[in-house]
Amino acid sequence: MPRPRFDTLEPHRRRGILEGAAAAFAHGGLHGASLNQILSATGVSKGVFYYYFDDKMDLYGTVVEDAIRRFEAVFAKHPAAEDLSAADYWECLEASYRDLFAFSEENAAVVGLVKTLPDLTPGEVARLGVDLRCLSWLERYLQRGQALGVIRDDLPMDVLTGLASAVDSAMGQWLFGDPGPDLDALVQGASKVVGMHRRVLGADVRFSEDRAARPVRDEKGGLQERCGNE
Amino acid sequence: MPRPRFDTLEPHRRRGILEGAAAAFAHGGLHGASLNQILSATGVSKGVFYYYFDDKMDLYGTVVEDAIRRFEAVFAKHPAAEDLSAADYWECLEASYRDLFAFSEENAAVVGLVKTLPDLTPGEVARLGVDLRCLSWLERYLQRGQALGVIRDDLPMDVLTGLASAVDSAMGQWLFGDPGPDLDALVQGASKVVGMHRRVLGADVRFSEDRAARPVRDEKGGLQERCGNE
Amino acid sequence: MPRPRFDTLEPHRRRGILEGAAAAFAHGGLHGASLNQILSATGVSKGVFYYYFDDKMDLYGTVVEDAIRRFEAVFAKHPAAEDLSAADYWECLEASYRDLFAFSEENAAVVGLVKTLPDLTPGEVARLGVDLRCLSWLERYLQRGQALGVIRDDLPMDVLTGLASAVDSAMGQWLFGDPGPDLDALVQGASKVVGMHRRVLGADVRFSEDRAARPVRDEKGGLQERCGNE
Amino acid sequence: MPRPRFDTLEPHRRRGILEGAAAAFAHGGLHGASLNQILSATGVSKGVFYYYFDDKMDLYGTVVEDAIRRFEAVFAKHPAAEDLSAADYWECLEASYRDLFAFSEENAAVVGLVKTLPDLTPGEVARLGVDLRCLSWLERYLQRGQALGVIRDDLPMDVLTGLASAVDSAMGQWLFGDPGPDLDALVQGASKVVGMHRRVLGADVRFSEDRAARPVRDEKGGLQERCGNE
DNA sequence: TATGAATGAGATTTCATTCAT
DNA sequence: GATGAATGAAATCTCATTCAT
Repeated sequence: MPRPRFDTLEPHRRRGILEGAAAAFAHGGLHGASLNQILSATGVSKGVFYYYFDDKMDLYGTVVEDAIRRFEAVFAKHPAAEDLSAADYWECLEASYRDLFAFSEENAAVVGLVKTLPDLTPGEVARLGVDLRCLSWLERYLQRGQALGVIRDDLPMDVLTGLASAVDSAMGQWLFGDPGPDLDALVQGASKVVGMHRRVLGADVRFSEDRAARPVRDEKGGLQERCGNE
Repeated sequence: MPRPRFDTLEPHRRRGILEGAAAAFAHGGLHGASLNQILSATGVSKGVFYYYFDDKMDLYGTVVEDAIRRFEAVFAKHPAAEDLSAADYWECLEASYRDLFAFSEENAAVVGLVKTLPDLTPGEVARLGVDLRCLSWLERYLQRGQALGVIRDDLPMDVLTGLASAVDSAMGQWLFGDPGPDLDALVQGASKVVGMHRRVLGADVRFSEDRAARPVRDEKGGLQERCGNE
Repeated sequence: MPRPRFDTLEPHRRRGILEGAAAAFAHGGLHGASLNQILSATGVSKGVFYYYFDDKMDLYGTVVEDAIRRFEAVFAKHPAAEDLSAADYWECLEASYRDLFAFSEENAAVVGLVKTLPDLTPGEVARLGVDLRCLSWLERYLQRGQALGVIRDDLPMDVLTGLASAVDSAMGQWLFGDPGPDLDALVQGASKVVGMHRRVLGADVRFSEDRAARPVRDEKGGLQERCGNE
Repeated sequence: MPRPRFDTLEPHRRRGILEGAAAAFAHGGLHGASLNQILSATGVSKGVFYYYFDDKMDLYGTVVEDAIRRFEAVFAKHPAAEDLSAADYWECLEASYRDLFAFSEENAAVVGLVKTLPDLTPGEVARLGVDLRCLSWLERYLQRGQALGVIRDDLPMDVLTGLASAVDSAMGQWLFGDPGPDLDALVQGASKVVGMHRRVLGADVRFSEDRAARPVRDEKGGLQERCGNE
């Protein structure tokens, strides 16, 4: 969507525009950042902006596409989904998340940007011209997991990806607090997130009956009659 | 920030304003609806609006607060958190969700409104003056669950609520498709959502070792060495 | 096209807006006058403008429609086309033109505005939402003239109206010079213009053979062979 | 205001620029085409443009002047005005128009360009620096016609040329419809246009008294009293 | 000569908010 | 209490023109 000349722009400047814009869009999404704010953040003049891009939307799409490409580059270093086995499935996923978290730490703007995607209206998505099933790697992982019998297959795939994303988001807000995690925290975070994925998406989740073993600190009988809709 | 004399308004008019505004805000959030659109939708004149509200933000906060109150009213019919026991915990939660879903079906605008809350910037949230840990009932349920040993206690409470909300949202997008669910779907939906909650939040989740029992359709050895970050 | 509230605006203000805008549009048409110029000319603030009109285009259309109505009002005082006879046809047309010229003198902006209409692109005309066969009175006169045998019928009607307008325009630029004509000039101008119309549109035009009677000051023979495309 | 070194440019390139620009200006005039559109249409870079031209206006003026020269070249093949006689005056004019129409058919852009001239504001015309009494050949013809007693001399020359142009324009819109005329149409068109010129400009126009001969379909007496301004 | 990136004033439009009545 | 006309800052986008290379 951007004018072809943007691609041939001096790489340093190109990166600067993409990152400044990503940072600007990260808070408030497409409509949250005004063009003037973006231009200030990137140090680009108005005329130059419209020399390289059709539109504010065009810039947004370009920045999103770049973010997706960078996300996917993280996973290129890991085994492809079709090379996973049941035995190492969760372990490999955890390794992927470790890298993902390391990447996210260094690219907060990119992460923030991607989180603004759901705010788009369907019409805006259509005009965006970017394949937003962006994290298709996740889908491939899940499909492979289903084939291996590791991932549940009683829910549609888009529900599975939605759940995975939701869990990532909720966990991420916890893991990536203000001070930013150190390496240890990343390692543990990946472990926790994948543990959560396994709970949500795993085919082998069971509920043990050891609840009674734990002492219940507050015990009132006669309550269960009131349950349900009276 | 709170509204001055809006509470003493004739109840019917008050409701009309709140619901019209909720519907207007439901698509696009605080910034998605212009004040003029809202006023048209509610049949309120501009002067009257500024007589009752400080601000567009003030209206939004008022509408959000009302929505939260109505959500919580659904739970008032159910056992209070402190009356739950370990035995009926999940069952009662399921009953609550059934009502919640029924309410949501009839109050799409309210649901839509609440979904726009995450779009607010931190600054806007601060100006909102509403306690957005809105679903405090959920927190009370979870605290009670921890006391009963039913809910995991290895994560901070706000992570637990964040996870619960994330799961609800992901499941909701699936369950509440275009045609809208009938009663049966509501009952099954509540069951599925609570099942998911139990997976995510339950203290008694175990991973069975029966993976090997399922035939793995694609088995390649020697892969685990490539796992991790080489 | 304009918001209904414009019609109920205080007449003096309404007129002021229409005339200021007409004056602004008179030089350069729709695109020649910037909105800021118009607002300065009318003393209207930007916000108020968009309170009364959808668009710059909307204002233009409104002004044009008003101009047309005022033009047609001039002709309302004269016999309707169907009441004309062959005997008084040209005389009545001349009377109409006298009034038209008097009106034009006092409403230069309106005349200037109407002259900008042909600059519109077809797409703009479509969006204008105004019936631009505005001077339909002219068409009615011409049709009546054909029925009476006074107006030639060997050309399509739109060619006839086009010719009439073109002649009016060319004559107008002559008659309405900078000082502005007095009453006598109006009377004579109407006579001249109608004489020109009769030449162009009349059914009874003949070329006399009295040319030879006038002394030709420069006589060279043998030229007619060179005529045509050799 | 004139162009500095454009004249010494390689002829082929020169022609390309002039024709591309003429085509671009033909729709919408000076302001209808943005400089970028013109440059795309001509394949000229921005820097080169400002090397050869002072201004957008300078380009427009250059293109207009070229168009006028090409128009006049058509008439160079015909007898000069001072070689005309009363006997062949109209015939020669008709021959000229035949060529003119043939030229116009092949050079639609030039014709379109010339038609945009009246859209210029007086200030723009002043800055244009081109003698827009462009069709001076027409003036010479008319002056010669007056000397021969063929053209009326009761109107100033600029009115005569204005009338001639207006008639040409009105007739042209009729004659040059979408499919474009074939040779026959050109011949007949020239005859019609010159006939119209003779009506408008001829010194020998008379109105015959044969109106009564044609049956008047609607005869109402007593109307002439209402004529005029009561 | 030639390029095309860069500029910034100015265009149209939106919208929260104020205020006279 | 209630109305809606009025405001103007700020948003997105256009375009003639300049200038370093």
